[in-house]
Amino acid sequence: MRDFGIGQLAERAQVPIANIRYYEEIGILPKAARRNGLHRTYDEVDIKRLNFVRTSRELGFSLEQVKTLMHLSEPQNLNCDEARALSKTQLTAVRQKIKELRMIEVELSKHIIACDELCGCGRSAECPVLAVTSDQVRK
Amino acid sequence: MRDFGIGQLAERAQVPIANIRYYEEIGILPKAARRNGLHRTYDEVDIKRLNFVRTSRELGFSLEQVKTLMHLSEPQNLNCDEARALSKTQLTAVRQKIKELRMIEVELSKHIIACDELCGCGRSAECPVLAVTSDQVRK
DNA sequence: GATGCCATCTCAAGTAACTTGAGATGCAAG
DNA sequence: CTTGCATCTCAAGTTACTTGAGATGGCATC
Repeated sequence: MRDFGIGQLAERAQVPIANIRYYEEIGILPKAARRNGLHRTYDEVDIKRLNFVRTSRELGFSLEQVKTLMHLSEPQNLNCDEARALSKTQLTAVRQKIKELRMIEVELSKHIIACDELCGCGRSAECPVLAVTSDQVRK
Repeated sequence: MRDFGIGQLAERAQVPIANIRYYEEIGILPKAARRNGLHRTYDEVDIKRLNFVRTSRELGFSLEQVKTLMHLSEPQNLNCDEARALSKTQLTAVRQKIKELRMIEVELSKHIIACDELCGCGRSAECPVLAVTSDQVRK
């Protein structure tokens, strides 16, 4: 298990280099050790940690929430209940967002279909896409 | 049809005052006339315009897209085809986002259910919520 | 030894779309 | 005259990056 540089870590955890430095800066990741006091070095554990961050982000958690989750996953703070609660909150938020997007989807579809039927010419003053508020915006 | 202040406009179009000033600043809304060279004044047309902005934003268009849409809705530039194309692009993006969120929903649900079954104690080292990557993050 | 070149470094600024706050001012009511 | 409200401007904060400039270290090459 040799140490490696930030490029390797980025590659292996599928996270851009700039993000890694950013995560370190805001305390999501611990300060990395330096080789020659200059280049950051990492090991296998860092890959797991960073994978955890990436996966959590992909699940929609904010960086603040990720920070909390990482804290809760440390052996001395191990706490599933809180983590599960956080996940449930997140799940609720995701479902809410889906509902909103579905409504948006319906609205957009309606506008587009109406436009297809009404404005063959391409220049109808009653175009339902451009007249979202049922009234043209004119000065 | 009397003129009114920014507070009235905000109220009637359901858009925060700060946003109205921001929209003006970035050119989404025209520079408002001033009473006494100080307070912005608006009329009914401004309400329609701002409603158009708000509705477009609610449909998920970016401010840049809103700017384009407003341009396309001006009588001299009236162009449904472009507007419709923009809407279709937006619809595609919305559907994509819904797909992603549904996958996230499934993942989160799985984790939560697994956690419910596995970690009754609240402190399982194998908690599926905390071990998103199937491995704990430890140092 | 000089010269590239690559990976890395730091620091600063840019992005979207607001949001918040400080401190000043006009105007009307009491 | 003071109080309060609506408004004003300007600056900075928010989230999570992303981009860019300019410096440096180490290694291979000529």
